[in-house]
Amino acid sequence: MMDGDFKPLAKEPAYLRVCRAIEEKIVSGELADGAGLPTEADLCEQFAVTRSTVREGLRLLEQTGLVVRGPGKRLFISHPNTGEVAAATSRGLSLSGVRFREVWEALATVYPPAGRLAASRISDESLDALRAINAELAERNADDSEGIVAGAVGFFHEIAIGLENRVLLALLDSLNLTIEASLRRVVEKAPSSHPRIVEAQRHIIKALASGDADTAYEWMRRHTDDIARGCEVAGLDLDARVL
Amino acid sequence: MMDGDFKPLAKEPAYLRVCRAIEEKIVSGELADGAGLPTEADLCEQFAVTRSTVREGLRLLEQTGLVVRGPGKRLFISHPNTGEVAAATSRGLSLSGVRFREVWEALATVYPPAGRLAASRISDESLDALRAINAELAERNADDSEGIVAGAVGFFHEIAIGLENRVLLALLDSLNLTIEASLRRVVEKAPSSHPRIVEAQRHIIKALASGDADTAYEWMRRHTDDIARGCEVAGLDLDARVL
DNA sequence: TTAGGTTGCGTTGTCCGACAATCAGATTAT
DNA sequence: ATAATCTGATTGTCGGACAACGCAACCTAA
Repeated sequence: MMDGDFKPLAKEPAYLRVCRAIEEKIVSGELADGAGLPTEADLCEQFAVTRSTVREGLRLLEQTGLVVRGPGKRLFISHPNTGEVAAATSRGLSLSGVRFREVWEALATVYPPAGRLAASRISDESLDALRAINAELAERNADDSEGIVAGAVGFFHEIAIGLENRVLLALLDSLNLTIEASLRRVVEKAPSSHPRIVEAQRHIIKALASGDADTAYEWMRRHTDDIARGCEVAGLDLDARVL
Repeated sequence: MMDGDFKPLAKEPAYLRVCRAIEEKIVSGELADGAGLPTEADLCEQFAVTRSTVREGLRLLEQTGLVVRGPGKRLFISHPNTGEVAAATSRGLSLSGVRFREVWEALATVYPPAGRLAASRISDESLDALRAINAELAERNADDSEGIVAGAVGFFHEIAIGLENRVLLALLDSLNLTIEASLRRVVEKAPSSHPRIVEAQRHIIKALASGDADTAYEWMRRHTDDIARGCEVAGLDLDARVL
């Protein structure tokens, strides 16, 4: 029976090695952002595998956002910006079947402290952007649920930007995208939340403008609580999947 | 000039359609968690494409964590993917060249409120896990920086689990992975932080066990502040890239 | 000369067929 | 019954082939 059994020798499939090899070059900066990837035929030659194998490896990278499909065909390197990272995160979350309760709770947990932090550093440009969002939202018709959702999420997004912290931006934005799906369901069934959202945003903006961290925290808390409560008003089961 | 220009007609590649079709069946629950995926040959037949195309689509799914490779070969459905999601997020963050300041600030912003929330719901199992981590960390030698980092990050991770909220878990875990790289640099240069970390963990555990939200919040705040301060003690430039 | 269309080439998307390695279950020998 | 073995099914990889499409250079007509 064929003795001489050595270690398993980590025989990972070739398409995985291709994926990791390219990923490694991207992470190490050897392949600059925006540069075009070699053609599939080139990669075949370099890795000494067939095109099918190279392509499977490329598909893996594609999903992570490290490479993107150009307008034409060729693949380009893309150091994922926070937006793409956030999108990947939120997609994973929604696919895992999270429930409304989890989304609202996350919102209420992280945004009030974020508001407090924002009060100490938000720029005038961000404040103007927030005011613009608020003004536009105030003009919306109560039955324009899509617009209301966009205004509410856009407000959160702009605050995340105002923190001038890419780590927090990535975390909050992935939460924002997740919220978007949930919030749509709520706003459709509870249009009455519209004026409350507008008012809360006004108070938050005012607090941020005057650098009043505690007030910003407090109104952000009311705001997030209010959104969560809208779920009950809308008659949605908090334990239902957002999907 | 060939008139009659209709809509773009969304001609997305077949391997993408395969990916989405399977993804759809997974999220809709039609393919239950833990179940085995049909064989590639079956999928070929169902989608009326060749195996190469099916395989490319499967690779896309593979990276998202929606399907995993069993010990053997066959692919299995897997819903809980917060780990994969978090890994992708943190890798994206490190690629974008975040700085120590951003990481510590994110830590100090989100974990104290997470601690407050945890005090109201953490399970006895999670508490035991936290105590085990703390005990093990206390035994570590001061020069075992790798072990200290593992203990510190593991503590945060266990608290994230204790929140019983997958959205927060995904957010906090991606932060945890990002912290890990930063913390390693700090602990190596500032071994004096070891006993302080152990002590803070003890206080946090005690507060969580007694359901004292405010104390949990306060000690978590001290803990995160302390870690951030370690950066200065270690002589690291807060504005240096973590990478 | 320049605007506009045409032509080729390179690259990607998809298909086909084939084979070795390997895992799982059925079969056989002890 | 248990262990060793065989067999079929399934995946990983290969090689080649072709159509569709983008891009760029080229050519033609005003």
